[in-house]
Amino acid sequence: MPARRWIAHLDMDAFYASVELLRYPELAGQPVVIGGGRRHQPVALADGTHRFATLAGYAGRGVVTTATYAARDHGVHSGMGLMKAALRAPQAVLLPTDFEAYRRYSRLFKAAVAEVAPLIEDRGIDEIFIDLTQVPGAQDSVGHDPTGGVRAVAQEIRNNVRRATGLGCSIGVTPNKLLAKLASELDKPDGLTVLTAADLATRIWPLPVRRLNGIGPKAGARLAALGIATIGELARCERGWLVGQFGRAYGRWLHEAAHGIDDRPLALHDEPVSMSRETTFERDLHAVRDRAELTRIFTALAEQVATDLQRKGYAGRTIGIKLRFDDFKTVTRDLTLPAAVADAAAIREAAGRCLKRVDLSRRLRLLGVRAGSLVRL
DNA sequence: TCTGGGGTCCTAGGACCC
DNA sequence: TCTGGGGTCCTAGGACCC
Repeated sequence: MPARRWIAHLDMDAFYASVELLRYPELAGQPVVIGGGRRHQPVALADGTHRFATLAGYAGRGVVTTATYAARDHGVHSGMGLMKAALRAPQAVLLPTDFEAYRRYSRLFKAAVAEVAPLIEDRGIDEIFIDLTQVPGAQDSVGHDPTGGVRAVAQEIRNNVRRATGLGCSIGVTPNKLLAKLASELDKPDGLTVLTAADLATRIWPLPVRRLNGIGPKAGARLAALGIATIGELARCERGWLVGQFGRAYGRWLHEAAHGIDDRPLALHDEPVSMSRETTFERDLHAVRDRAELTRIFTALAEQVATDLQRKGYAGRTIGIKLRFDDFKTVTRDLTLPAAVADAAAIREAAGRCLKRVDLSRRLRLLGVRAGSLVRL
């Protein structure tokens, strides 16, 4: 009898906020929002506690990176502008992001998982896919439940993560990545959901189409306009009709996804495709009137990209820039060089040539520099 | 949802080559 | 010189994800 394929998706619960709570336990249960710049550093008081900034009166262009569940109860969610979040939860504590700390905990939780199940696909700082198929015990039945063994393995992973980090996570275990990603969200936070193909109609089909990884705002709106709200409604659409509406590749994918079909293997080793740095200005800048400041920022971005490349041992043959204007229109320009480069001067020079190809009459709100077509040094 | 920063992948046209 | 077809690279934009 062939082994049943078991893929887990593990998602850390409110990751950044939870890391901050380890540092500031007095904030437990309170609405806390992570985001914005450096200016909101807590101040340590003589009695060992801290004075925190709150959202009230926030002025700037920052967005919410993460919010605790208490803050989410006020309608605050990630991606929301901090100005808007301040209107909804002015009393919420505002903390600056500390990626250094989050990366440290990220390494810790991934190592804790690897002790139980070493086949891991990295999906960023706070989530991973794990292949449980060959993990000892995963194929065992418990009583009459054929999923009992894999459930125990997933529980062991959760215990290990908590022991190593003090943090909670949610896990979905299913036959493939697409369903696992969906399943990990079904019982958040601190959830463990195991689904088989037999659960598709009852557990997956009632969900809105937007929950499928790969259906974003645009496709979601188009489906809504066609009267398709749930994954089950999508599953009832004919494949040929979806292809007619959405094109060959995406139409086929929509049909398969709605039926829970996904054969993608885990990407166990991934090479970076590009590295970039970008920044949104505190106020919009004009190419002529703010020339000196723009030049300084542009050069600094090129230097940061060069530092990132060198630190990780890569060089890029395609150098590009990204500009966002005050009307939010975004343009990119890039240039492929005869040979890959990793030094700041070469990147700055190529990026400068890209910049010459852009009409700069509007004011800018964002500038970015990118290196692509990477090669290992 | 007046909207940060770091990514990936796809599409499509034109250049260029065989 | 023309026509035809296919393949790859380059560039720009867009959708989507964390």
